[in-house]
This record gives sequence, structure tokens and C-alpha cells, in this order.
Amino acid sequence: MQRKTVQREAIQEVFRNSEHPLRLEDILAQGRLLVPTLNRATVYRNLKLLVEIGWLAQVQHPSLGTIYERADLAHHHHFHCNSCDRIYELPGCVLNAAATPEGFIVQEHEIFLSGLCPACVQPAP
Amino acid sequence: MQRKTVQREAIQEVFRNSEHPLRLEDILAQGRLLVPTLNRATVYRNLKLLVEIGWLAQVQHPSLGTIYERADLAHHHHFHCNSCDRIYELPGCVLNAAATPEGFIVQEHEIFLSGLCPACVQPAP
DNA sequence: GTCGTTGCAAAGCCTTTGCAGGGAA
DNA sequence: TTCCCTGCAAAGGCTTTGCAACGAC
Repeated sequence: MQRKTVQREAIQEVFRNSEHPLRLEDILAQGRLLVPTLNRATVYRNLKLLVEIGWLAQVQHPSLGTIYERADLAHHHHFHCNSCDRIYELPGCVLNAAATPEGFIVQEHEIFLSGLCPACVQPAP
Repeated sequence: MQRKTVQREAIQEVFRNSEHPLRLEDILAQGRLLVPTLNRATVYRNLKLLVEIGWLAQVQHPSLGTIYERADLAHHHHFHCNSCDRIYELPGCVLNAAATPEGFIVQEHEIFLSGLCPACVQPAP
């Protein structure tokens, strides 16, 4: 059976406090604020476990590499701002299901958008 | 200036003969049929060069890792069949531009679909 | 006391890089 | 002859794994 450890608690706390998907380095850095001895391998092992039990989702982002986020989020996709480098989670889905080719059955899909976010479109104040 | 080498010729030939995006191992294996001494590092260097001059496009696929394809293809996306593992290039675009969130300017996008291809949907003959 | 977990170090992939020899122009 | 390119080997990221000590239950 699975045991409760301060390390795993810390990692989960990091995700509870985050609005954005996180990369390993972010999780490690923020986790160490809670558990200073937190080890990289421990984080990897716990991320894997949390993904397996369905608490986290692992996403392979084309420009950011592997990112992790809470699995209980509503369906959404990621927008990467080319200017400020932030990742936004866009609610809903921009997939045009009606335009998917005939004969194919789509079971999963992944959409990544990048460009400029509203903050970066505005002229500097 | 850039010189003509049998290695680079071979790599390009592999792409000319291929209908699908290729992974490094595929390129290496097929390239070695043409130039048996072809080295992995050479392939990496030439892929990088061919991407830089715009002859190839490099795509980060969520489940297949890095794949390469001719850059002169019309806009399309990739469909990965979960049953036969083939990669299809779907012409056109299933992005619903009208549904992209207000205020964001989309400059690039990447869409990956996976599921069952027509061949795998048909009952076995 | 048991056995899941951790930290550390080593090892595994994939990709890049340094270097000396080789070949295109 | 010049100097770009190749093959080889070493090194660099990121991630996984073996192992002994630790600690939750």
C-alpha cells in the first residue's frame, strides 16, 4: 500500500498552489521550499506515481518539454506566449470535430497554440 | 559554402522515397542501405542543417518523440493510429479558428490526433 | 518488524560537440 | 590547396534505476 510522506505531500502542495502547468525544475525548486532535502529522483518517482493514479497529467509540450498539471482540470489546451513565455490554459477546445477526416476515429487529441497573449498585444503602458 | 556529399544525398533520398514522417532511427537505417558507413552524428548534423535551410520540418510528437518530414508539404496535421501504429498526414486543418479565445493572437499551432485509422476500424477480412 | 520511500550515485536514452582525417570544389 | 564534412568518441541534458538507509504503519 501507498504511504504518506512529507515529500509527496510537498509535491502535491506545489500543484495545489499553482495556476500553471509545471516543469520538473519548477516542482523541484518549489518543493524544496517545503522540504529542503527533496531529491530530483524522488520528484520523478512521485510524478510518475501521481500520473499513474490519475492525480496528475503529463503533457509533452513541443517547446517546453515535459510538463505536469492536475488531472482534474476540465478539458483545455495550452497557449504559449512567444513574448512573455507564459503558459495559459485555454478552457474548452478549438478542435473542429466536424472537420476531422472521414473514416478516422479520433480517440485522443493534443493541441498546442502559440503566439501573443492579450498582455503582450497591448502597447507598453 | 555548402558541399554536396553522398551522406546528405542519401538522407534526402530517404525522405524523397518516404510517404511518412520519419524518426532518426528510420532515417539512419534506410540511409545505411545507400551509404553503409553512415554515422548517427552525421545524420543529426544533416537533419539540423536541412531544417535550417527549410528543406525539412522537425516536429515534436507527444508519443513518438522527434520526427522529421519534408517542409514543402501543404499544411497538415498528424494522426497516429493506436492499433497499427502508423502515422497519417491529414490534409487541411481541424483547428476551429473562430473558437480561439479572444485577445490571443495565434501565430503557430500544432495538433496531434490519435485513434483508429480506417483500415483498423474495418473488421478483419 | 515490515516493506514502501528516500537520497545518492550510477547508468540509460537521445542529442550535441571536439577533434583529426578525408574529400568536394 | 582550402576548408566543409565525416566518423568516432566523449560529453551533455533529461530521466530511470540499483542499493542501502530510513521511516510510516
